[in-house]
Amino acid sequence: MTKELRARVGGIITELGYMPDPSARSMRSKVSRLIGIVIPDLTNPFFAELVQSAEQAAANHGCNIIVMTSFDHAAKEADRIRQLTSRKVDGIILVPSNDFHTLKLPKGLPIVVVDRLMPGYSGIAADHRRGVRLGVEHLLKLGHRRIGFISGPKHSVPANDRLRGYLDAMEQTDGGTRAAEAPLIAEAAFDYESGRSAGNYLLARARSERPTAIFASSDQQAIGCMRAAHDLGIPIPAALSIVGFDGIPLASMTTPRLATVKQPIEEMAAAAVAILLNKQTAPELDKPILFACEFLTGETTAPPQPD
Amino acid sequence: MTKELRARVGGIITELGYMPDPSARSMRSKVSRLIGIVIPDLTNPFFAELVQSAEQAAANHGCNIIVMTSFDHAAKEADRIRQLTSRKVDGIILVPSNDFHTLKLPKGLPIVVVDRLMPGYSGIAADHRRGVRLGVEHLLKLGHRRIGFISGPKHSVPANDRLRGYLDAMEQTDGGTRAAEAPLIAEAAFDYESGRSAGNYLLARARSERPTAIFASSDQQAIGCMRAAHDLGIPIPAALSIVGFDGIPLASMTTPRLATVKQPIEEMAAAAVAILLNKQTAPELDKPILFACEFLTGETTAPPQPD
DNA sequence: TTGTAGGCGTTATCAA
DNA sequence: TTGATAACGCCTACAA
Repeated sequence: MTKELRARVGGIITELGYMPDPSARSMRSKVSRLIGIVIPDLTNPFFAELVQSAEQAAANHGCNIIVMTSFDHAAKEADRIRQLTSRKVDGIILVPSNDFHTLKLPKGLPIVVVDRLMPGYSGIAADHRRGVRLGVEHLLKLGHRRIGFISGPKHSVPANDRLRGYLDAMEQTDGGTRAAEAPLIAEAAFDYESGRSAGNYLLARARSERPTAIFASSDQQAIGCMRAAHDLGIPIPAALSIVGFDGIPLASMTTPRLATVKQPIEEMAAAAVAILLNKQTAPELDKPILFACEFLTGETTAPPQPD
Repeated sequence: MTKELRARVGGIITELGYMPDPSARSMRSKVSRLIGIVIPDLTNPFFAELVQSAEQAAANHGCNIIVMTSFDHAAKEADRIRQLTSRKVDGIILVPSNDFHTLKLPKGLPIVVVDRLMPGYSGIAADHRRGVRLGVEHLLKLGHRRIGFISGPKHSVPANDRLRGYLDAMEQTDGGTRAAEAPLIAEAAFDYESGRSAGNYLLARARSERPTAIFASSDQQAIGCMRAAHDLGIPIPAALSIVGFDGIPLASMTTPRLATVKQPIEEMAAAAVAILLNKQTAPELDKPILFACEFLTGETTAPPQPD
């Protein structure tokens, strides 16, 4: 009986188009099946992909995503988090704004901080340090020794991790000798234009002193840097190898195709959602989960030319 | 008494951090203060900006946004719309997927279709036709006569509007004479790579026959076309003027800075939200609201060189 | 003006 | 297992 009845009820439910009311449901069960995500800027392709992946992951768990943009503005961010709290979302995925300082996040509401880790909160990020190291090691293996680095903004946590990855690789001893020469670093914002001027800066020296390869901390920087090299008449990859970081779609559309280190955005988003929904145990507070990056070969790297 | 009491209660409310429960609220009032937005692809900067602007506009009305991506897949799109319906959102902003055909949208739930207009639904879009005309007229005024056009995909509604704008401008009579020569059209997808090959196609002819200017139906196409010109050794804007369409942030970051026709995304998003919340009257079903585009000068246009 | 009761649509809980 | 009932938190309407 149960079986047949069950089927008949199910049939009639769809027939009548009945759908349970989420408000009533959530009022009784204390679960909203809603997840908030607060990011600095949706027009940044990295965050856009993060949101998109989170939406997919959430949908797989029967949840929906409320997006909010903080515009990297701490006050707006605080306001949005308050809104989400009052909405009684089941959890929040937060990429903190850069001028984030002393924001007190509501206790009792699960929060996962992504990408820009913060002490005291469960965090998920790509392993920027090892990721960059992968890319720089690729250049070292090709034979490059004068490898320039375009860094991110000084106070950005991921930027510093990337810088450390570069320094790790540059300092690694190879049979007792240092693998590479002294670091050549240019600090810049993560965007295209900053990458271009950083590239100009690194390349504006005599051929025997200028880097034969440059690692950029973002794909946008790398693309800007390609532009700079091009304008200086430096052929890529013949006279200059370039590697980027992030693995945004644009990277595969440049000419030549940019070699880059890809962050596993989709996996990170899925993990964040799973943690918030208790499908996966949250990382300990100051032990973020780090996701391995992957080096993607492209057409922008080659062995160095002799001076 | 009322006044003082009111103030004191207000004070205590904030002091205790009391916030009304939206579920209970919505259960009684039948209003969820939630708006759904379904777009084909969040990594497309145009849609990302649309979502971001919608979020801002919604926040100004005390509403929040649930985002969903259809990946241009009709089935997924239908599923997402069903989800939003069962969520009892107050309205849906929809950019239909391209393989959209016979989807029946739920009656009784306010829907505004944006950008890719559909007969039978309230629509909002940029006035692509006049926008393109603006850009092409700019080229005509500079003295160009052989103006190429990179079109969008054949079955895309906005692509066809843009094409008509180009034809409008090319056919306009100027003191009795046709202002321009026969149209030179290359069909392409809206992305970078397609723009590049379309550019190659248009520019692969003798100098006296090749266009002195090209209007591209998207900024990404325009950037790809710049690339093609560059690879062919054609200097921009000296030997070739280029104008794009959309006005995405990337357009102002190219070298030289791309001239483009900007869609008023923010205004369109605000209008869509306002209509859904009944702050603005919806357009009649087959009379979409068209928003004027704006021509943004750049460094990619100049008068044509003599042959 | 102030207070109270009822109901929105679920689901948890308790009784049978 | 099944069925009945109460309670979730807010809002509105009506009574005092």
